[in-house]
Amino acid sequence: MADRNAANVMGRGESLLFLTDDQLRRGIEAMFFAYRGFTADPDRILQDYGYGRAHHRAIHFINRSPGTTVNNLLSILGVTKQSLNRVLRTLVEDGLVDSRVGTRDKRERHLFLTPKGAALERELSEAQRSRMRDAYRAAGPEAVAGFRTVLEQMMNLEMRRQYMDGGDGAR
Amino acid sequence: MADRNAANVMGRGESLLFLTDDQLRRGIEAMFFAYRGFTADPDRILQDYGYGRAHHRAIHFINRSPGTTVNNLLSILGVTKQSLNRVLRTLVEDGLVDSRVGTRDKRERHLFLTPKGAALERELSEAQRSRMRDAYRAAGPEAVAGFRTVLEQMMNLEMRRQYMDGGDGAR
DNA sequence: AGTTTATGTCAGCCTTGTTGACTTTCCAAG
DNA sequence: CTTGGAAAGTCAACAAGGCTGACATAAACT
Repeated sequence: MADRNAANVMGRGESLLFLTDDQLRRGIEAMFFAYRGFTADPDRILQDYGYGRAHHRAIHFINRSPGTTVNNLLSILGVTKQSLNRVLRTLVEDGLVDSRVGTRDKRERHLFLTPKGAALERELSEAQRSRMRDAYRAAGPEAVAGFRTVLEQMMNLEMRRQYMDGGDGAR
Repeated sequence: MADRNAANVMGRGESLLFLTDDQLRRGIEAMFFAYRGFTADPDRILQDYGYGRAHHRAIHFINRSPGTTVNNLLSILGVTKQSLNRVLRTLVEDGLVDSRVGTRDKRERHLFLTPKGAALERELSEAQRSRMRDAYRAAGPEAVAGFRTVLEQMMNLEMRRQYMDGGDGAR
């Protein structure tokens, strides 16, 4: 019974794919190393500026959604406002992020990257894109399509979880 | 020129795949959320034991390579011996890890999981496998094959980097 | 005998997460 | 117009888990 520990993963009835626990274990390990590699370049760049990953995350999501509020960011990142505030404060002080009082609701702060902030964002994301392109190139286009599909699924599972049991955003 | 920012990823001449910077950005984001989801279940479990991710990593790699030495673990994990030692000490004290003096080289300590440690390892990895199976099931077998290919590539790129510029393992 | 290696340990620092308590601002319902 | 509560910010204190530097010990190597 070599299939004692097999995970039966099947598509829409078309075909079958058996993955043993050991194959899954290698996938788990690959995730660990891949993610580490994935953050390595930005980490090095950030060090020159005296920033950490927390700053990177804030910069990334402000770039993605310019004008987002602090509360928005809070629920996306899943950290406490105290943690985020510490990071945001330094970014504003250093002139990378612009925090504008809301016009409709003046309690809210809308966050934007300054040109300086946008420049750092480009530097960081270009490093990650470059690494991702390298992996994509080596794997080939079909593998890339599958990779993106699975990753989207993993992301969706996570977003659902976040929404279900902790979207309070104001701990 | 919609392709101004396109990354041309091509296979072995078979087909072409253009990925814009925006598509790559979504991939980057998916990595972030996927990894977070990926560590969420273990993190919850570990909390009950008073452990963190560092303990999980040690347990994982000791399980993968029973009898591995401290130095081995150090170079795999890429942390300082002080950091690893703190974690290892508690695991040994709590009876999850067995540290045996080497027979050939008595300076070395060979690390093994005790039954108790192996039990926790199973609990942790089962949570991760389960989540991975969910994503695989939702994505379908063809996507899974591609996913594994790309992830292996990303891992390989990382292992190569680690070997090149910092495999000193004794900071 | 002297050096290098493997490991462990002490002390102290940094980042980034946490909780709890408190204030200020200000929208909106009563 | 007052007041409740949401949004934002601040202070203090703490923990995990990274880091550096210094030092100790035993074993192995030369």
